[in-house]
Amino acid sequence: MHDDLRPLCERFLTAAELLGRRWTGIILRILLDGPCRFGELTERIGGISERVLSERLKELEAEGVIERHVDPGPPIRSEYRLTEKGQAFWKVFHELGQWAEQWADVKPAPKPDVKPAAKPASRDAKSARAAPRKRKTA
Amino acid sequence: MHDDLRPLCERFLTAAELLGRRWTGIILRILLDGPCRFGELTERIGGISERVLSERLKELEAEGVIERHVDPGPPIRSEYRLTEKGQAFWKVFHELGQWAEQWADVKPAPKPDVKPAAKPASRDAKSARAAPRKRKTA
DNA sequence: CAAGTAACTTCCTAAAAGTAAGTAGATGCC
DNA sequence: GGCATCTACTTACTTTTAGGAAGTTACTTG
Repeated sequence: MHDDLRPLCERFLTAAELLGRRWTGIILRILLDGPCRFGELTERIGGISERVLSERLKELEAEGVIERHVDPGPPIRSEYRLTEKGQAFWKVFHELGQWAEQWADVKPAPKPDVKPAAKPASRDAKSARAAPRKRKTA
Repeated sequence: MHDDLRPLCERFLTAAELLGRRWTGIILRILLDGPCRFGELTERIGGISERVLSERLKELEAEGVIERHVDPGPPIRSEYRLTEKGQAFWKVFHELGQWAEQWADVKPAPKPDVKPAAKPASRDAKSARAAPRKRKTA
């Protein structure tokens, strides 16, 4: 099908877990546009709590993906920026952006046979799931 | 810096949220290797609970990224496979794999001035964080 | 010196994820 | 025929993680 992405190895799992934590993707995406301060990140992300932002930033720093710089110019500000390791995510986000442009949120697929009106209840949700083996064998 | 990924738009957020849920990345990555049944997924993912796997699969199905097929050949099995929308994630995972190969889990960066032995405590953790503005002005 | 700001942290509640056991249909074994 | 087994989930309950709001520290400004 597409044969150059086989290794479901530990490294990949690490990467997937990193991106699999809520907000990390958006944080990295914003930092790819350039360094950003705490408050600025809070605003630009929109919806994240300061508690969690602080947590995520510390995690990302511990993982060596971002760095924290304190600029002591009298107004004193701290800012977060990507390390080389973080910058290397660029391509991932580029491809994710491409995917998003083509597929995100628009109608499920070019050949939808289910009506794309209501997203949930893709199969009764309640009834047909626990007992899907309806076949009475004949 | 790299200028073709500006739109931090809604579509991108959708995509980031999709990948930002725990396990979705790994699930999609496995399905990129081909269709898979429930139990098989449980095993190959390793560590996910059936409750959450079931939940994730339903979410992904509702988002049109995967499809569920029930094969009623007497041993009866259901299998999950990517839709076209899901297949389109291939490039994202390819890049993520590349990143992982080069950066994941190996030493933080080519220029570490902090000893790379212990990951946590990147700055005392407790003491220096709440009061980072140490400058006595003069 | 009171008020304001930036960057966090602490506390307390709400929403996910983990654990384990249960359900439902179809066999297989004796 | 009855019981154990398998697959694919669901339900009930606990733990972890996220959210909301207010507090803290070091300054700056009026």
